[in-house]
Amino acid sequence: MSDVNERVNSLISMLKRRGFVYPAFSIHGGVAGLFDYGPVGGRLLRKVQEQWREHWLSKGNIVEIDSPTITPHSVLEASGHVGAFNDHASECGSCKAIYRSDHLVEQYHPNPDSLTGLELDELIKTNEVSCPSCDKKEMLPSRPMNLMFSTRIGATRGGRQAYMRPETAQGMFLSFPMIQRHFRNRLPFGAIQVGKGYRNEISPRQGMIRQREFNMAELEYFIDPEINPNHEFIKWKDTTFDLIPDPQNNQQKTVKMNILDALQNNIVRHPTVAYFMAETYDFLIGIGADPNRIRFRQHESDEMAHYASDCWDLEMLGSYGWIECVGIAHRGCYDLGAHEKATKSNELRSWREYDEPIEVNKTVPSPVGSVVGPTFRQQAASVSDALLNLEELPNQYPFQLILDDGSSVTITQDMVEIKEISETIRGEWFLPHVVEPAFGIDRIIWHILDHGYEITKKEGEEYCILHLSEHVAPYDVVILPLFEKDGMEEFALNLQSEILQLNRINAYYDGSKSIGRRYARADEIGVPWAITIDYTTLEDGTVTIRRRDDQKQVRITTDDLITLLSDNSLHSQF
RNA sequence: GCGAGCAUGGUCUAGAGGUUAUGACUGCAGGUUCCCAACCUGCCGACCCGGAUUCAAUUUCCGGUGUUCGCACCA
Repeated sequence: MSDVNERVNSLISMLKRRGFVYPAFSIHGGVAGLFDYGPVGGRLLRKVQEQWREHWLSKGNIVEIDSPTITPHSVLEASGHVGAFNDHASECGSCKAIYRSDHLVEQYHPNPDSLTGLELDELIKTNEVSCPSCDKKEMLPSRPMNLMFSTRIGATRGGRQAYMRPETAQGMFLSFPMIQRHFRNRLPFGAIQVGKGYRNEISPRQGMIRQREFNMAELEYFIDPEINPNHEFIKWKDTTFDLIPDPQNNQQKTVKMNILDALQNNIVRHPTVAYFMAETYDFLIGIGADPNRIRFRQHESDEMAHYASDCWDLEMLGSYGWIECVGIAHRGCYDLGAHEKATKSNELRSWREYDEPIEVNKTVPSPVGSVVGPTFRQQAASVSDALLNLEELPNQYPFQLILDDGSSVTITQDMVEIKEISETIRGEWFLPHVVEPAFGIDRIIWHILDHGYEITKKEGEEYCILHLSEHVAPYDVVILPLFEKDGMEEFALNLQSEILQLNRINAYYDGSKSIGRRYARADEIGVPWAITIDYTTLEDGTVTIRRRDDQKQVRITTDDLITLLSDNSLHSQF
């Protein structure tokens, strides 16, 4: 077994043993792609999510929403998911290989993705498509592979077709009218949502990396495409990012670049995309990811989802290689446009006021109702409409006017009055564009665990330390009486209750077995601070603070400890 | 979905067609110990599920489920 495998096995085994993450439903045999976060992992998940929320909510123009996971068919049809998730698969009758049906007929149809199963089968048959692997011409009828979990709304017969959401994003798009009202119609603004997403993967692999139900966190940031965004990049002037630009745009290799340079060289194509790339990087570093194991990869033009004009994946390097953990996509106006089209809603647009109002003077024909009415009777309304819609007035009367239904009528001069209209146009309605950073929380958690997991030697024995960031560590401190006697136990328990009163500080007590073993247990689940109560404590009220990452100790009073803990500044003592 | 391997306490593992199923680590209780998985005593705890063969199956066979690895899939 390779070293990498040994390391992964050791880590996975620890995660199960200590209650971080483990396969769900295992006493019933388990289900591939579903996991439990346990007593320790649950807290880690929650803290990562909280850090994520804080990161974006502190920008000021971003709000959080929460929408249902059960989503009606029409929503996902409008968004394109029903089509995109209903790919068809064809199996070779001879060698059993499976291919996406639309890939097989690419050369025979301009847009095979849009075809139904029957149409695909027909194309395969008439063109005698052969199996790419065994070359025989025995493709079996295609079958749909729907990657969305299907369900029905309504307990009785019938009901309405629905799916478990494959992403949280649609909730933000559908709440756009409410979010826009909240921000009093001033772009730019954003909305976030943290929650579960569901994809019925054909074959989940690689542990937490591909799950069927997973934690996502998405941000939709709405902007006016005609206003040049004003982002501050000074913060990252000394930060170098690893970028792999689209090969059609540039060379394939990783380039190390400042984000502003990347933007100015048009490698990153939009300032808001660049801004969110940098912010995303900051977030990950903040929760303890290794900066040297993060890179951005630009989607190639043909890989890019149909709606996106620029898309970057943030990839993290871990035991499974480089894994996509965040996707930052410029989705244009695709989503809002799609829902507008499907619903005819007029609430999905924003108002853009012109710098200068435009005065428009035009000459329009105005139907004279008293003549048109009696002349055309039932047809009068459509005649009036057709007249109003005329691009140009014929300069001779009478003329033939074509109506909507195709018929034509004769218009005489007395039916039309020419009016001079002057109109002031102050602005226009438009579909905002959206930049979407979408985070795979479980993948990120896997990588901070992976990055933080260190196997070292101590006195010749294997020793494991989980270097979790203090911002996400499930426990902040552990309280250890050197021995459970002579009053040390009581002192420790009292100190623990006192610490637990502090906001957001989680402490646990461990009094069993030798002090060394208890340090080891705490190091293994990444507790940053260990507080030890010894005989000196009983004399003068001081305790020792041990720092996980280097095992250094200092002695301070419990009063100082409480102050430093609540300020989150214990580091100042080292 | 296909093919191959694997499936034993919380974790890692040994094992044979046969009566109390190994061992290590962890955990728990006690003892000892003035700060880094020490030591001593004791304890808790397992053969993935279903069917077949057999006097007897955790062990053999078949199916399912899970898992690992390849192929395919991953908007």
